[in-house]
Amino acid sequence: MSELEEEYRLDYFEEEDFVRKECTECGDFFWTRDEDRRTCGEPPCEDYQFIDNAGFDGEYSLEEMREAFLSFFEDQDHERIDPYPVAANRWRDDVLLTQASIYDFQPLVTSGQTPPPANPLTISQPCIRMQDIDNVGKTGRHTMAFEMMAHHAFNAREDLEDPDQYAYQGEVYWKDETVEYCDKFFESMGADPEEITYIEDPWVGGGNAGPAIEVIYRGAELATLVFMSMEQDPDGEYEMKDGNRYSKMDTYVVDTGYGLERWTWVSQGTPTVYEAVYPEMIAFLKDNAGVEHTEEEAQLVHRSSKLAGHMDIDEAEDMEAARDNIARELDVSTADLEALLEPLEDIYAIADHCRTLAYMLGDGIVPSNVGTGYLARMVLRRTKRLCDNVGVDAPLDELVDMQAERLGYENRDTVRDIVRTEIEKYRETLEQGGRRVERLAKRYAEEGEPIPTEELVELYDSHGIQPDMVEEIAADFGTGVDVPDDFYSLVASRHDSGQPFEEETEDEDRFDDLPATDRHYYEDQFGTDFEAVVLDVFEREGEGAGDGDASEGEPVYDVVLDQTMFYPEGGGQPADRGALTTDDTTVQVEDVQIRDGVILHRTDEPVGKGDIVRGNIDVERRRRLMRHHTATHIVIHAAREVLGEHVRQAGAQKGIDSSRIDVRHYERIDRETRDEIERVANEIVMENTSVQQEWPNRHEAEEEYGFDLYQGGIPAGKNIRLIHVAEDVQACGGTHVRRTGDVGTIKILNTERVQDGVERITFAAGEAAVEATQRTEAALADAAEILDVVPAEVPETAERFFEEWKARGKQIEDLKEQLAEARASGGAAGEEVEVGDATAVVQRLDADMDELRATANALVEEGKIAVIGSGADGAQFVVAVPEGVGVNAGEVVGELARKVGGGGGGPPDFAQGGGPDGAKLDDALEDAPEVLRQVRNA
RNA sequence: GGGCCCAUAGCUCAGUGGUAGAGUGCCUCCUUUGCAAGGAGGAUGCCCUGGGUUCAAAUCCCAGUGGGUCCA
Repeated sequence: MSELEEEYRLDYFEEEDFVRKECTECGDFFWTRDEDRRTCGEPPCEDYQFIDNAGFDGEYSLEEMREAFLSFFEDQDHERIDPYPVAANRWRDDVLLTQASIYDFQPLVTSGQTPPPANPLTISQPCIRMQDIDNVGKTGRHTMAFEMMAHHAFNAREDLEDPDQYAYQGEVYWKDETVEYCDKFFESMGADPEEITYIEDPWVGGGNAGPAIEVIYRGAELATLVFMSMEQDPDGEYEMKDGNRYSKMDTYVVDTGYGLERWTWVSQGTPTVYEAVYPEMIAFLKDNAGVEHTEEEAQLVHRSSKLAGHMDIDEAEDMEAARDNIARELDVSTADLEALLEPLEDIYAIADHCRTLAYMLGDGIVPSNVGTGYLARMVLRRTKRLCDNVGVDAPLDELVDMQAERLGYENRDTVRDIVRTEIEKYRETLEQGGRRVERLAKRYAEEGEPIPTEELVELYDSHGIQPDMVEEIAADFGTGVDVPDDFYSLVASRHDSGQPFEEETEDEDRFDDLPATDRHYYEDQFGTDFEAVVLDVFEREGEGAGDGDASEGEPVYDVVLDQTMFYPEGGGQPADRGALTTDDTTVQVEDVQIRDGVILHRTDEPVGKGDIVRGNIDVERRRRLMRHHTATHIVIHAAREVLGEHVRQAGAQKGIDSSRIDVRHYERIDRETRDEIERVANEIVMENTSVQQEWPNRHEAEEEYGFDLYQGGIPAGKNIRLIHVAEDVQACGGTHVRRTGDVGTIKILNTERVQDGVERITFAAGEAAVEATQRTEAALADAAEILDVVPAEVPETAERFFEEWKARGKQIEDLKEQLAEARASGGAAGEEVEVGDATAVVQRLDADMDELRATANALVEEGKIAVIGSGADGAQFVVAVPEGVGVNAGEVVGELARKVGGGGGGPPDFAQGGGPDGAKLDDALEDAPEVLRQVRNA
């Protein structure tokens, strides 16, 4: 079946007397030293062999196993690399979490654009796989958090014409050595070589593919050896199992994965992986939740775990069937077994989830409604529910801290703080949601109906309330709910709006022949004038940027020079403006962009190809941008100092008058905190330390400063540009002032929450800060002048005025009522008419609605029908009728309002209406008695 | 990044274009030895902000602000 069969005929297998066999169960091909072996050894073809029968020469803890692996490969000339964060989006933008060690080196290293930090290397990389979340705790082997131990080698073909096009050259090692290393490592652990099988299992993923080998020992898949060597290619010579065609690449990469938890588990032979990996935490949780077992029960649990381990229950739906089978085999009822196992499953899951949270929060993920923050929130809430469910009453921040401590994080106080804040938020959500459900349940219970599915979806989608919680509360109120099986797909269907399509701006290859422009804005960040040769000019139709001199529709020109000082838009810094001058003409530069190293100066008029031009940059604009750019570094540094180390940039935009940065933080920034950030920022300005740039090797830079360098994105290349501002170091391509003092001053203008967990800080630097302060002061001064007080007294005065204004409103209301009563009892102005047995008062009163209503009410109190008209704003009527009089006020108003070109209505005893035609008001009132009589007779 | 939901008395919330409500808390009085409680009366409000539609907007529409939630 394998088209890649040849790929697996390794010299190493030959030398070591391996034989290739076909599994009698699944038909896969595998390699073994055991002539008599029939199956590939992987469940379900075979059961776990290692439970109660540990596989190595000793028991290893997680830490011991990790060390054993890394030092083994160090002895084999691999360099040990520190693990990367679990938040993979800190160095790549296509994934959220690190799910394998190779993620650390995608896409720049695997494609050969940048060199690996070492070659070959070994690493134990923490990973998180959310897709396993439902299985955690239940199957005995799934964990959401795990470490993937690995050895990697990055190779490039040796027969290339231009080997230097890749960041690494030649072959380090390939398949034979990889299998040999794996074999040797097993040997070093005291495994029996006869029992190891190597299954042929081609690998496909993410546009790449290659032969791969699964390594099975005692029924457990302990390693996967992937030989990434092909890329998707419609004309490729290999067809892989995904149905696509692939061809060989110039680079080929050894990608291995050894599950640390699995190895630890096999070394101990415990029934579940959890007991091998977190024994202390599980003991603590059991004790805390009061889970105790008799000798007999403990035996049952043990045997059940063993059986569960054997079963192929990767899918949650299989769980119930598996549970039934296990119960039958143990000769107990499924219900009894579940009652015994469920608390344990919860405890296992809690331990795993806490480790997941420790990784996520320890690596600086802030809970939020977006991205990795959302995933962290989901895990946290799930963990909290599990704790409540099983009766663990230890605070969650303590549990997470237990794992964080073990994992060696130094920001544990912040992690605990985040957990506490999140738990508090969740508590509020639940409380609010609970009340909402109670109201609903009460309403539906009264109607004797169950809560409909639609409400259930709404509760979950808009309010985060799980259906089981609704079920519980509904039961308390004596009604039910209908939870459909496809509940979550119903929720999903509310979201299936059309995917926003990516706009592919296919850039013509017209720049391909042009050399990369010489950039002089780094070597002299203050240079503003230069000479250059025009290499080419491209005309673009009708793309005049509305903000420049060229109006829309006019043609614009992209001028390419051999060298420039113009800064192209990038890293949140807008492009420079300025002019290009030849002997004949001066053209305005309205925008500057960079494409594959070629800098385009967009101008309103053309210059001649081959001309020599003088360029000069709009100095004022550039200086303001530089101040703001340096200030941005200062502000984020100050924010980290004040808010904590977890603070990270989530976006930034520099400007002329103000700039903004978005930072990840788990709380709102209040005014006091904001003032503190501003104070620290200005302290850095006043220290007036120098601002330095350097171009170190990227891996050395990462080594020294960590991934916090990449606040504003990940640059490509062997060397990266670093900017040092006081103690802050960032990879940055922008232009900066020489010393922090050159920023002048920093004024924070505003903080707002752009998303949950993301705060936007808007600030101004230098002259822009002074201007902003002056604007604020002007507004205050104007307000003070209006109130006729000094500025300091504005708040107090404003409050007093506001209070007085409210009091007067109330007083006016009172007076209107009194006035209305007086009018009604005085019987003065109105014309009284008889309508059947009742008396009606028809009156014109040019006042507002409130007064009309009050007057009408007062007349009704006297037992009279009130018809009041006002010409204060168009024509308005109020008609009120005492109880027991057969006149419908709504109809009367409708009739009257029609006469003034409008409409009206209301209940039969009190109606309002009106129309725009005020001139006809008196006519309408004159007709009122007639209208009253008609309506009465109707 | 996208979708959805919410904003009304100190608090929790009703309110279907037509006179802003309930429960609780608050104030006063009464009953009671005290506590708990009960009875009677009273005050609660820029109905988040700004536009628009309408004779009329707490209510409908748009934008903003603040909060919540689901998904990728």
